[in-house]
Amino acid sequence: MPLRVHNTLTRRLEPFTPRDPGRVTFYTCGPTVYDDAHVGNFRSFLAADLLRRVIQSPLIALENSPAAQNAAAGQTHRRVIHAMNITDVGHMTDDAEGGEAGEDRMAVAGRRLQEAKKAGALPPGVEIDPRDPRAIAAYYAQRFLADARRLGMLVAMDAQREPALMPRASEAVPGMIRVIQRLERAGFAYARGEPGVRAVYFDVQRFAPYGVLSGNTLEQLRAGAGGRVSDHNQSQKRHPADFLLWKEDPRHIMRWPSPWGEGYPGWHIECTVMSLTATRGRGLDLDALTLPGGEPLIDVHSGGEDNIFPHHECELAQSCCAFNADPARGTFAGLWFHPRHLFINGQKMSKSKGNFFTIAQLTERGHEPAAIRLALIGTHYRSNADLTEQLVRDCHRAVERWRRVMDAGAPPAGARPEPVPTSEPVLRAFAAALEDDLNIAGAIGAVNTWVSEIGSPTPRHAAVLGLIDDVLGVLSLERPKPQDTEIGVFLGGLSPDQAVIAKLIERREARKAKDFGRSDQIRDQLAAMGFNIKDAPGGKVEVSRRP
RNA sequence: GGCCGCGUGCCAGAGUGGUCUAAUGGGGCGGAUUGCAAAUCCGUUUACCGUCGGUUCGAAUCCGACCGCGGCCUCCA
Repeated sequence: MPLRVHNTLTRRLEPFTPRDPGRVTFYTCGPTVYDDAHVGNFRSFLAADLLRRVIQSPLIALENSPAAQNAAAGQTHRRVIHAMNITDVGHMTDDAEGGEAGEDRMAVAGRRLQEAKKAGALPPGVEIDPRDPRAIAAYYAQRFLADARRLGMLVAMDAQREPALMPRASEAVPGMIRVIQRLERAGFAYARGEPGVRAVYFDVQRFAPYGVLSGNTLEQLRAGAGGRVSDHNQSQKRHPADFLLWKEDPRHIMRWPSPWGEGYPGWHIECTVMSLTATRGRGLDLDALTLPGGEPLIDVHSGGEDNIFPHHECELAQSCCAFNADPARGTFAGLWFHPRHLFINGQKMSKSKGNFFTIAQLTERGHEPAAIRLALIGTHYRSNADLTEQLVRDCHRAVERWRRVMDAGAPPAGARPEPVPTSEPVLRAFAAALEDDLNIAGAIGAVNTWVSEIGSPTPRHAAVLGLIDDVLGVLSLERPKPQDTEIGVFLGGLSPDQAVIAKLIERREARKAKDFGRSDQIRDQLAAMGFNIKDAPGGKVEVSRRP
């Protein structure tokens, strides 16, 4: 059965049919970089990464592109042009209708960094001018990319070769201005206000399907709009749901010249521009691009569920109006893909609760990237996954179990990966589950059943698992290197600790003397210090962090 | 109020008309191994699938009602 995925736009499971299966275009709404990303951000980015890996896997059939007959690990069956933006401009602290009020988040971030700097809380070696918004953005972007690569997000790896795949909003402003002008010329946008405080709005009433994506109607939005937007701004709009495309503000922390004065772009226009420039290549002319038949401009558009409204609704509206000969026939993206939010220990994550983790925090607690990735992709993307440390630990054990197959069956170094028929039963079961709206639990279940039936792993087993892991993306991640000392092997990124080593030596002496009471006492002491130990063959002791 | 979804064993979570006397992982229990642990391996335990009714030869799976729970619509992926 070819790949079917739930489309937010139609609220149905649909066969995924890219316009050109040899060149699938995929755009993910990426992070804002005025703070560190948290595990919830990564859950939704990793769901997109999983979909991308599924689409390009030789195991997977599409409606208009069959699976491969034979495949080897590391081979890509379809080319996916996956782009993800980095938003470094345009988000305000309040006002739902497009950044007309409130403080710029980058300014808030600057203040926070300033305080951290004063308190000496910045990581060592970090030199950053908290008054420079671009420096702040660059700082957090680089931290985001490091985590993204650690977790095997292919888009972040691609971007190392091809930076255009992860464009910065601040660098796309000229393109945004051109699209706004185009919308204005065609009568979909209008300017209001005196010079100095001008604003350009999108006219939602000119786009009849406005609301298709989120299920809203203009009537409902009119009812709900009260109280969120300043009366002054609201009164100058033609409709309360009209959203901002450009805001003139000569005093703003980040501003660009424009036909409507110096200012900054609205929230939604950046993705209209970057999704096209990043996936369509250099030859794209934003002034000339016109689609006669309403065909999608990109094959997949993803983002967290909170993006559905207003962000993607507005993006769809302005994109269709800008580029489609008949806007009402357009959908902008063929597949709108929205993973649900992540919970932490059964609780909704939110800034106000302050209950979010960063990847670094999980790593410090002794969890390795492979386990974190598996935990984050392991729940169906349209369920509210719940992240617990127990889950990450379970995932770690699964990863270790799979590694034994991979390691024991690894072909000699330098050997080419062995191609295997994709009709292999476990591969068929694995692919069939994923083809059914990314049924990851079913897919992992199939892998586990197969793994538990393997007696002694062979290179062929490893080759099969390699194909599976091209999709899951956990075994290829870097593992923390064990640090070896004469007595202890420090696992999970731990550095040898003198106090621990002293305890281990003492314990070895006690065991030599058959003083097992003392030996167990020392183990308890180490546990109290936060370390688990395990006796390994050869007299060494493996030391890991107690999670 | 609008849109969407869920209710399966101790827990998480697959299964969407017959092979379900219901995957998989965790937990529990028993055993092997270990000085003891941990890890690993072997075995084993637990579900009439929210309630009621309907369709059907046949339903966890389709339909209806009811009860319960949740998500998004607001900063936030």
